[in-house]
Amino acid sequence: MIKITFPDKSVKEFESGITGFEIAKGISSRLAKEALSVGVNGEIYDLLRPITTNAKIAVYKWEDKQGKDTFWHSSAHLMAEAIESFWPGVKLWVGPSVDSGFYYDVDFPEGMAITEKDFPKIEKKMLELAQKKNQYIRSEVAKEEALKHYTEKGDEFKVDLINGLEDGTITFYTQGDFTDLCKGPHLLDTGYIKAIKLMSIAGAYWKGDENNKQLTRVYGITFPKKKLLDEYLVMLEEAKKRDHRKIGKELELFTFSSRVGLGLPLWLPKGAKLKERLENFLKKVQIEYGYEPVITPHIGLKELWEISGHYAKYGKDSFQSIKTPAEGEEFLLKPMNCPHHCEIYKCKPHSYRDLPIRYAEFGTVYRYEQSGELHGLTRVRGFTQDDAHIFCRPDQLKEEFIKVIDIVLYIFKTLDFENFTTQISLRDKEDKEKYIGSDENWEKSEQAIIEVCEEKGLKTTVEIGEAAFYGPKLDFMVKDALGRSWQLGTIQVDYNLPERFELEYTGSDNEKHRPVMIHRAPFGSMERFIAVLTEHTAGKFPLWLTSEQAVILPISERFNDYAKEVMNKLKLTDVRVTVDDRNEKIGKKIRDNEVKRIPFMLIVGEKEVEGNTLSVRKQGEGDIGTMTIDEFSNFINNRVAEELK
RNA sequence: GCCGAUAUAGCUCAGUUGGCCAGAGCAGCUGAUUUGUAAUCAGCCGGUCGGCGGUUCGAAUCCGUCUAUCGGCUCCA
Repeated sequence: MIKITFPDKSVKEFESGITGFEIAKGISSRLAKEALSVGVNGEIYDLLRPITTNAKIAVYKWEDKQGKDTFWHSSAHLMAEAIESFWPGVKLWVGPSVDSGFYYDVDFPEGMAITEKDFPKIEKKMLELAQKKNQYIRSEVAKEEALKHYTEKGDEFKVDLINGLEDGTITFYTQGDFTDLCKGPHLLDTGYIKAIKLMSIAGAYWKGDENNKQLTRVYGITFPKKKLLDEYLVMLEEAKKRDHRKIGKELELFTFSSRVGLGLPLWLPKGAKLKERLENFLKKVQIEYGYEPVITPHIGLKELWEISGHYAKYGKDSFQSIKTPAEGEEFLLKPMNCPHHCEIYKCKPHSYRDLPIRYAEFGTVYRYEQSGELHGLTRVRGFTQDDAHIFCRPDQLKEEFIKVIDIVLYIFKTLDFENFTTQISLRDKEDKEKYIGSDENWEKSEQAIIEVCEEKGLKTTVEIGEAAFYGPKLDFMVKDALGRSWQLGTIQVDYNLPERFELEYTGSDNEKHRPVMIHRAPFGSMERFIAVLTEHTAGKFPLWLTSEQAVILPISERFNDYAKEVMNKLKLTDVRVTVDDRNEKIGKKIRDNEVKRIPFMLIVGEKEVEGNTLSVRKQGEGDIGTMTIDEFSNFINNRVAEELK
């Protein structure tokens, strides 16, 4: 007998070899019907895989991430089966589930290819196969046998996979006529899969290494009900409407020009005002936190980055140097502001009493991103960092780091970013060539970040090998409308640049000491932040931030003078307002300004002129009543104050 | 940079198997209308059909190439 512990902590005894399916059935027939896989001591099992030890179990359904993973992984096998039936001779690499759906990496033989035109026939075939309710059958295979099988088949991919596995852990899964090396788990049978949509084709390097052969990656998604697929497709359409590239165009925030160059955003007046307002917001916060503004040029001598180590690492994949008439003189466009700030620090001697020193600058930097990598405002070649460098004593590091976290959290709270995640990026100790600086300093900085996050109670994930080459970092990530994750705020601890630039301060012991440096950018980049904010708000920016808070709509041209009078009065009280004095009907003006997402519309006609009032209409909601000019002005300014609290 | 798809007016899109001067709606301009809570009417303007080269009597349409965009991969100081 074995002991099974349920999620509610209750314990029951079963015969050894009982399956998740039987346990679920014992609870209710409905649960058995909905169950997709079962968690056994943290591992995910097929429903029919015997459980032979005492275990904590959890039954996973579609609603659970693990359930979806099982569902989509089985779907990947189903797709592979369909693809193999049309293109015999294809070699399969891996087919995992992803956030929404699954993919399979496939190597098509020379001269064979799949296109999106093939999707309908593959989907149809998959549905046919699904309806056969073929069972997914697990079998354990000896390593030698597995190797032999795939060597004979000439499948170098699977041979490579198996070589990386230990004997005794190798399993195959078979459904219908299709067998694949796989550790599972899988659904009971293909019949669970009711709705199928192949999404796209992409190239993907084998093992993620760009020196390797490129395989064809086919993305798809499946559902246990047709209705769920329809809903998903509607959701995708909705998400597209929030795309910052689309809204940016509609609201005239920014544009690009192929003549100016790829990835170099041009801010239009409305976007520029928004960006400026956002910068002023942070400037104000930074003053409270003791930052001091500095301004540095957009270029610097090449030597500057040779000292920092950036040139050795990124020089040849970057914008190339700017030459001057002087022999041998070379400048680089600055890819970051740190070296300039280090030089500012060095302009005079510092006492331990001066520290921490916090230099802040909205610095525009240029990085030559690969062309295929550019993406709207989220990945560009020229962007403004809300950068600052904090030079502090080692004993101040923690406190300073915490203060930076507070700034980031304050910003996220003010802008309603609730669903952010935080990631600690550490170096990969196995791959020391990628990093500069001593082990001791790395240990110190990594430890500092981990401790601080613990103290602040941040829920973090730790990624090994994701650190910057000069130090570990803490990143704040937010998802865009389509669920793609973007890094916004970043905080980095750096012992290396102070070393390289020989930064010093005089301690209380009258000896020279090396300061620690914190790089930080709460927004990350203004461009990316505005992109993500645009998608987050669907272009309905908060009142304090938006360029036009209200627009006055005269009923007819007869009321244009009154409208202008109102506008001037409101402007005196810092309300950002314009007049729509076009010769159009009121319905048309309302519609146009609704589409422009102006938060408030102020309608003025006969009644308003007589009563010296405004009819206020809220964007997306409709008429909210009559106010005097003063009342409206207070209304707006109170709301702005509330938002910025 | 790599794989795949796409490229028609400022924007969103039609354009059948190659065949008359390449179309529509919105935006813009002109005029009429003077309007009460999501589109008033009429007229006009606007395009080397992404660039270049080829096939053809004839190319937006077929082929090649370059560029850009989109979806991924790799990368992201």
